[in-house]
Amino acid sequence: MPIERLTNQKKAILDYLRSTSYHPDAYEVYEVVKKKLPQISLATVYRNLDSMAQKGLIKEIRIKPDRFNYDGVESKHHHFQCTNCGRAFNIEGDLFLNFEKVNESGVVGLVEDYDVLLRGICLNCQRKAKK
Amino acid sequence: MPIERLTNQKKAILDYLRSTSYHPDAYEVYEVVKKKLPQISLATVYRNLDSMAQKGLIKEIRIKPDRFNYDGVESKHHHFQCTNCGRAFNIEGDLFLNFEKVNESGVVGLVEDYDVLLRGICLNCQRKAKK
DNA sequence: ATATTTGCAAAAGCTTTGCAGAGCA
DNA sequence: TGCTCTGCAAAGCTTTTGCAAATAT
Repeated sequence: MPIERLTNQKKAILDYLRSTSYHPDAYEVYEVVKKKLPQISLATVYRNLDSMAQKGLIKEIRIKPDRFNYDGVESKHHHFQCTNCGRAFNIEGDLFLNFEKVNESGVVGLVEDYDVLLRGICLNCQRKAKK
Repeated sequence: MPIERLTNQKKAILDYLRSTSYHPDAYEVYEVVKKKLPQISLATVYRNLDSMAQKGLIKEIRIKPDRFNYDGVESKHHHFQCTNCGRAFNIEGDLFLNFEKVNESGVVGLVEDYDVLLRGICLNCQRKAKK
């Protein structure tokens, strides 16, 4: 892995991801960053998203089934995805998993981390349904 | 959506997925099913995996980052993925999340389901590391 | 100065789709 | 028999890669 060099492109990408709890895909990041840096290429966005994810600066999550979505929120959180509108919301904080069952399973050596994806109907969609 | 018709191809695909807790990708399903039905095409495998997933007969999960993996185990379970070898194991049963935090988030209307992905070092890899 | 990073374009790889023929009900 | 499903091939899309020029340190 090559040595790190801080470029405007990297700054712009990370700034955007830190500033939003929307979970854009690579192309959406490209479109936003392009406003500041009109000459940036999609390949650069992909390359930097990939390296940032490897360093743990951001996370790759799956919202749309056929591509990566990126999450730059630094605090620990999980996700709730609305099965109606498809949007993914952050659930701040830990969810305090009950590990007893996990250890009973016998396949786990050492759990270092976990992600939870909740699914259901978000408040927005519930409100609309009641009208 | 067209009416369902049970073909040998569908049977073979579902039989295979029901019989294993390995989580094959589409091509791996194709290779296995091809042994019984040598003339089957990869497109048919994709089409049927997709329709079965939509019907809830199987689940699409993400193990390898760049493709779908398929899970045909019917009982409720979650997944543990080894960060060393990449294999995904099933954790049978529910994990009884503490939902208090979830309701505090303010975005959740009704949680219908959730999936947990645990990450860590599996027993196999732990054993190898100790040698 | 010089090694990393970028932009461009092309390639790669997974998945989907159009269509004619095959096969289930 | 009628309509769905399959197989084949080609297309579609996201993501990766090669390379020369640009840039950070």
